[in-house]
Amino acid sequence: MSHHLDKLIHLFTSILPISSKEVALIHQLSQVQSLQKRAQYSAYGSICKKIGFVSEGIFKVVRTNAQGQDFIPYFITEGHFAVDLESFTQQTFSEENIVTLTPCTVVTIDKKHFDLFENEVANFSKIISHLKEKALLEKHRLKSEMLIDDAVTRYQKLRLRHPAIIQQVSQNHIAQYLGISPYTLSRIRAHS
Amino acid sequence: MSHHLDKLIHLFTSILPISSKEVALIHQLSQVQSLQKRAQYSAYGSICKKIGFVSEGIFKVVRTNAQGQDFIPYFITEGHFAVDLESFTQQTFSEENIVTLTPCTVVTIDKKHFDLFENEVANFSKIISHLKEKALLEKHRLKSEMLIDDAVTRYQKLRLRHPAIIQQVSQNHIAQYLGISPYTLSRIRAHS
DNA sequence: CTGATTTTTTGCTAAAGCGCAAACTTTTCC
DNA sequence: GGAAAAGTTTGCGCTTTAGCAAAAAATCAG
Repeated sequence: MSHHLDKLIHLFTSILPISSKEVALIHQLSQVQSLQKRAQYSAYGSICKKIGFVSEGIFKVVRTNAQGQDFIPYFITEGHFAVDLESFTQQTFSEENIVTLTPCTVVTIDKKHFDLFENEVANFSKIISHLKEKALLEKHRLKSEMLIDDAVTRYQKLRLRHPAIIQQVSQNHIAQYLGISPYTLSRIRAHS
Repeated sequence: MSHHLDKLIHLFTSILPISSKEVALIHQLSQVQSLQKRAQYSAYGSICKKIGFVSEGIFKVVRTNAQGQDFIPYFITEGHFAVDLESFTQQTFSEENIVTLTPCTVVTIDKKHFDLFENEVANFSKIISHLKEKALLEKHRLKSEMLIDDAVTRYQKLRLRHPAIIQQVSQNHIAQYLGISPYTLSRIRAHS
């Protein structure tokens, strides 16, 4: 059993227990993947048919506005899931690209297996529901902060909460996350 | 049985069925309230102990940033819930005010009764989980739009999706929602 | 109905940040 | 190790929008 799958199982069992039989099933129906830098994991325009638990590395999610400018609504770091949740759950066309920013290791589960787990793994639905609630609260907070905080404040909060992103991700990408030009971000960093 | 409670039950049963006995329990342990304009429903600094299904009217959620400026992360309209979800689920201090913008009718359920429903109403947890997932997807979309769309685009989307808000809410409030000054919003409206 | 209050509009000035260009630094890769 | 590519910094002019003030319009309340 891989160290990467262990991390995923640990995340699940930190919420509710899973039997060893169920763990074996999850192991059997998931695959550990290594991805190099700049690899596309999920594509704009496609229907998302897999979910990836990030064991190592950092991904970016990229969306393009009507004027053709790229933005990064969020980064996906270790211990989180690389997936377009809307496309995955509703099987609609994805409106975002998911791309690695560093070499990454992910535990990938196909949607058909994921759906199977909902039936075969006793606590799976509750675990997923718990994770979704956590995601909802975080998304809620980040949306509010997007409105009430200026770019400097949001940069400082990002630095406090996710130093790994500041260290490993280029300024260009962080600017795309903050919604400012890389020039402005360079000046913000110079004056703090 | 009030017409307002009917709306709430209808929302629930559109997701999964509820027995008439369970409906009676919900009826017994909830209260219909009328609120006049500018009434505070949930307060900054308190612990949220109730959730309100909005049957009529519009609420604003208000957050204040470090510089003391007020913003409106979202409006709550008919068919949605007036609640600080983070404070309600985690019983932490609320960081937002929830205030009526019009006369409102809400079906209020105390947290202790809400928690009781999770045990006593067979499908309640699944229904709430379904609603939270919907909320997550919407929050996700709105957060992305906050980043990728400029104020003009976000105003146009708000007008398309929620004409009732445009009609009934003052421009000042809409400006606080968009994150721009009321002067700029006035000029945006003039040129479209 | 009418005066008072609130909301919206508009002109003006100042500040913030964008976008371009060019220099400089760091990283990548053969 | 060194050339090429990628990323970062900085100056400068320009656009956008905030913020103030005051007028105009709409709404509210007795």
